[in-house]
Amino acid sequence: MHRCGSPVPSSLRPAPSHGGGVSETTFPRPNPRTLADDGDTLRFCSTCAFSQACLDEGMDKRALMDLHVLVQHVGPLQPGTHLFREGDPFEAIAAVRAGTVKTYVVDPDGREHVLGFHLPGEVIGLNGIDGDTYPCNAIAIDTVMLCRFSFPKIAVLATRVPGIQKHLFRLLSRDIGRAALLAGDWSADQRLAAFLVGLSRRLAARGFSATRFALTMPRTDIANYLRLAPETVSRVLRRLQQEGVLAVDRREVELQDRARLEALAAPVLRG
Amino acid sequence: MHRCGSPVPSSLRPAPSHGGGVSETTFPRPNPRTLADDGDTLRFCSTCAFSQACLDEGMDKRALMDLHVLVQHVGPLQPGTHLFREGDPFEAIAAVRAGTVKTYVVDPDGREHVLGFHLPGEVIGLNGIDGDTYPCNAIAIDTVMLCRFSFPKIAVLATRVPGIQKHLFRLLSRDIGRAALLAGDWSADQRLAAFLVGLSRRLAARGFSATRFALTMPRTDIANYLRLAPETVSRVLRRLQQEGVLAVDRREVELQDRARLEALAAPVLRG
DNA sequence: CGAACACTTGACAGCCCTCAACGTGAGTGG
DNA sequence: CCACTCACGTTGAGGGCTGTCAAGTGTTCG
Repeated sequence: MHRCGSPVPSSLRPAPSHGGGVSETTFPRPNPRTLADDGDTLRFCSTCAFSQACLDEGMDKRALMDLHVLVQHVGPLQPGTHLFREGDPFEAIAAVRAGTVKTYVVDPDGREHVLGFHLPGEVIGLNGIDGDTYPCNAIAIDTVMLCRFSFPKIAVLATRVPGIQKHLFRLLSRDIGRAALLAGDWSADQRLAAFLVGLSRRLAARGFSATRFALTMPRTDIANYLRLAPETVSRVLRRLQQEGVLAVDRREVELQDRARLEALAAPVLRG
Repeated sequence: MHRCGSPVPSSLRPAPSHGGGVSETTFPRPNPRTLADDGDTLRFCSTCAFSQACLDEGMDKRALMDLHVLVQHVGPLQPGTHLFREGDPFEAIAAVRAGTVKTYVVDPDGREHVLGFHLPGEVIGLNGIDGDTYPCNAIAIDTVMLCRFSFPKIAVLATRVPGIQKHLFRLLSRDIGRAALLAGDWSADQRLAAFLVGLSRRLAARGFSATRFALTMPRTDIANYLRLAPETVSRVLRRLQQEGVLAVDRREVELQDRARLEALAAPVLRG
């Protein structure tokens, strides 16, 4: 339960703007190589968190071009790289394109509280909109690729494109519910089951196996996310394995009795 | 820790539209009497959660009129009245004008989880934006007055008035952070201290005494909000009283050693 | 006055945290 | 190739915080 942020200096803070004329610098500087790889304007980022918004709303070419110009591809970022730190000026949100991002805060006692793990297609930084600085840290757990959106700019775009506005509202609203999920007083088993089931669902929605996947984060991070001691995480995993619910080998997990896991997780995930 | 929603039938569900031609019916029908009491168009609701947005953005008369037409005054609602229930179609958000609103869910085991208490000036229903139904119940704890906003309509207005959009984004973002606050693994003392300090601050911001106020909700609700047993709430309050930190008489509270309370609450409230 | 309810108080137990030690795998340098 | 280091993970023993169960008190209201 004691875990501080990595002492990695990181390449996160302001960097001079490059060719595009952009000046946002909280996130690492966009990679010119990936900036130019968009062959197809209409499907430039099929895994993007906003692509569905575009399709849903029958977004016209002009609006899509606006969004296209707005996005900045960032990365690849090495594990341990901070995307932003608590107190950094809030300027942008970002969609994860590849890898896993961990958001966390460190309390006065030095204990780390993990707010969430963000998989490809998910958006980070939304909790920074209220206030002019990020209220938490964000760090790459493995190799991460991002789509960065200047928030002032996407907000302006949202006034012209209702589909964008609606999508932003939904993303924000969704995070409120997500934050409340694990807030309940659940048992260690329920919390761990909910974590695994949630992970499985999110991975499946992105085309990965729902029954066999790798945990990209160490046990300590899982523990700090679920408000458990790392030892408890270890013990619960062992017991679930003995009961034939799942198989664990280091960071590889296989869900064997999904029904039982779902039953455990149901109260937490609300059905 | 066992507490279900009141069996009160409530007057919440759809009602025929009245004179105004509005058809939103999830919230109780607006009271025609209070609908017409706005003598001053430019300051029709000084305690409204949106009034600051208007002032901040130098909103023009036209925009303010739009907001004025949009708002529906609801109430007074008697204690125990549901504003909406989980599963009701999402159509509107509302700002509390007077009284206290409790939002909660009931899990499969019948345990009630209180998501929050909402004081005058605060907004409820934001977590319903994602999805077409409310994900929780909302009930009046005491006599409640509301300003109701059709969400589709205020969303349209937000595209024309950037100040409204910005304000909505901030309200949503703020709720994400608020939901994460109590999610940590804090001691009963820390949680109760954070609850009292938070309440004190919010009341003070609305012109009430910061050191002496009434708890509008029963111990059970406080317990379900803080994820504690009612007995624990009782015990902690007694101990804090013995230590001279506060004085409690039924639902009346007086904060006597604010420094100590703030110190206890600091890790939870993040400074 | 009696019933219902909110709240309090006490005894006890259980879950999970803490502390400590050990095991394991990856990377490193000899 | 092997010893070493170090981070990560596992396992065991013990204890504390808080939930559960039970009973009692005080207040409100019919």
